[in-house]
Amino acid sequence: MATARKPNGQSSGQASGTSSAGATIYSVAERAGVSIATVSRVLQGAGTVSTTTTQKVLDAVEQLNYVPLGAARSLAVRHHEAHGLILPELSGPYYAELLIGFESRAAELGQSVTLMLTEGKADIARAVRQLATHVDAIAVLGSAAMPPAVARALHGQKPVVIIAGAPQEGIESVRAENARSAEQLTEHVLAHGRTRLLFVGDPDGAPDISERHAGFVAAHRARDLEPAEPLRVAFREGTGEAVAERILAGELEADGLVCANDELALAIMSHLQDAGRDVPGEIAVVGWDDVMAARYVRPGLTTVRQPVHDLGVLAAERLHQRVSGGRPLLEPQVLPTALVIRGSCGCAAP
Amino acid sequence: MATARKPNGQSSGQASGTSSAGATIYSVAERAGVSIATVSRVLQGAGTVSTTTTQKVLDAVEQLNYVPLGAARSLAVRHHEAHGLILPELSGPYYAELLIGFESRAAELGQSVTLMLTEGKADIARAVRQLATHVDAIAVLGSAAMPPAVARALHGQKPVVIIAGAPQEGIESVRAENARSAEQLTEHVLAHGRTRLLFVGDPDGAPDISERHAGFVAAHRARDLEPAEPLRVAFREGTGEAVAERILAGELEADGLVCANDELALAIMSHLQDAGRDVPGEIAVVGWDDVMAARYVRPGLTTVRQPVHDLGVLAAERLHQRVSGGRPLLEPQVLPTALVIRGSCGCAAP
DNA sequence: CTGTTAGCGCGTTCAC
DNA sequence: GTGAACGCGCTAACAG
Repeated sequence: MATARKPNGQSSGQASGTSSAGATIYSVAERAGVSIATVSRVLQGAGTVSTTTTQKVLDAVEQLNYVPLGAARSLAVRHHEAHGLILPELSGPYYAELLIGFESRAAELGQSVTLMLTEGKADIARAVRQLATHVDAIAVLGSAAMPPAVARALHGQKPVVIIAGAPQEGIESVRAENARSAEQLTEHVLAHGRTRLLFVGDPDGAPDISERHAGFVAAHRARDLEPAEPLRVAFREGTGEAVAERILAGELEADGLVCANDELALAIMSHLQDAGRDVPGEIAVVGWDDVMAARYVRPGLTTVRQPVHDLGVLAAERLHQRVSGGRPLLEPQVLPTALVIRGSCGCAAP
Repeated sequence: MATARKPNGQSSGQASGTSSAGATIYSVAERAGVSIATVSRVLQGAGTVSTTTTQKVLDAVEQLNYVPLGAARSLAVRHHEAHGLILPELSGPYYAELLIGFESRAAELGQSVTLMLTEGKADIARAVRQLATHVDAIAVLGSAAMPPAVARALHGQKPVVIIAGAPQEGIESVRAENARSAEQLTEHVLAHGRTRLLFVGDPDGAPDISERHAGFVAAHRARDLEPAEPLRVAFREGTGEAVAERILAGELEADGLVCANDELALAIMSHLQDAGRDVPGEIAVVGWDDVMAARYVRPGLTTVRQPVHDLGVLAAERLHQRVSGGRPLLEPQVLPTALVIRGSCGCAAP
């Protein structure tokens, strides 16, 4: 009855009963007195195995503390059961929330997620190729994270979905609505009687920002107002302070600031307040993202909440669909956003 | 000269020159007119291959857009070149920062990272086993994330390191210093003349909190003061409000709050302020973690900054050491923390 | 219900 | 400098 084994090594003579560093399906089979096929069956839940045999196998697994080798399984089934997620960085709640959504949905679908952060990587293209090696499909946040060349290379090899990035060729993309919300937000500030609004953020920096700026412009046009040129600044904390300084110095004139994100808005607002300026009295400030701090500062920051979590969920879902043979969606998937009115725009709210 | 091939399928007749969905090392070899051994050599940079041959291979790789199958390589080399990271959740900057440190160091070491979030998972043990299948080693944040039973099972199979969690048996652990910093922080508030301090957080909730509470107690003892019983609350936003309400109602009496983390401190502080209380005039509030909001609120939140990023780096490093055959460290690795004094403790700072 | 056997794609000795 | 052949551990037909 002893089952024959092909592979090498640790046959019977392996020390005591419990624990063996590299237990394989062969050792388990031997221990249980069955064939590897049977072991595989009970572990995969496929086929039918008698209760007694099942128990014997389970016991052997337990005793040997058997951990299947994922690589071997992946090779046999011909897919990794893993999704790759490429994020530019991980600061602030935006990326984290997206990651949470992505991971949770992926897990539900039985896929593990391999994360890669591009920030700080010397050779991103190399890292992406390395990632592609271990996963079935890849989601990238913001096109900037993945050089178009790499994207093109991957595309066709593995399913790719771009999250909140510039659409490329026939690559799928999912994103949040920006233009219309930005228009509403701007109109809201305008409706408070403000007339000299400034858009703080670089429209050329990311498609998201570009759309928000477009909304900013549209709101002005609707009132026959001429929008000022955007204040093209990057997203670092220091820049917020710098903008505030320029306003305090009278270099910049405005009675309302529409910032491309909350970090920027928060930094500017607190700096202005420290200098004795009244927000929103003298100048209204609104942001984008609804980060935690937005509801703790006073006045509360009026902003726009994005369905970031759902964006992650959607990305994971699309990837899984594609891996399962689904066709790529031609149209970008767009999720709705929501205005969050607090006090910094001039409303009575705290 | 045509090389023979073992595996199936797509031999010569495969459509046009470029792109083939599932290029393998065989197709590349065939295309380059060499053996798979040679292809492997140039791709791994091992052995010596003539310049011309190397170029032929590289060209073939390029044309076929060849992406090696990680699973096959892993199976052959017998390791995944991936580290697992288990986090309870991903809210706030703490986990994100840790993840960044872990990922960046892992990447430097040529390891990809597979992330798993326990929150929301029905069967954590199952998820952990699944993860173990695809990685060489695992880091867990907080023992709560991984049932001791699972930890024990994994331990011995794969290297495991616990981050900021209760040490277990012979499992390695890395963490930040807590007790002494908490004592200093508490003493600082005490030095402001406060005498009725309250520790907000559940010492039994996590070893980190337990140590901070120990420091809180130690600071009192050093002044021959009797510390009040800790206010055992969980870490949700709602609880902060609840605590504030109890203080406002006079149910709780205190002139200083030492909170187990910033989220809690922030929520309490803003709620108190909204109700007209003077912070720190009537009551001082300090936190732990130094989240972004801590420097934007007024008064700025006095707190303790942890070397979270470095904790992640260290964990990744230890894992790699272990995978490379290094011995486990017996002593827990402890990284230093730093007090961040702002205004909420009673200091003049903004 | 269970065992045999043939790959999955790649790294890696050995010969040449 | 290069190729042939074997094995990594597991799944999936195919027999019985």
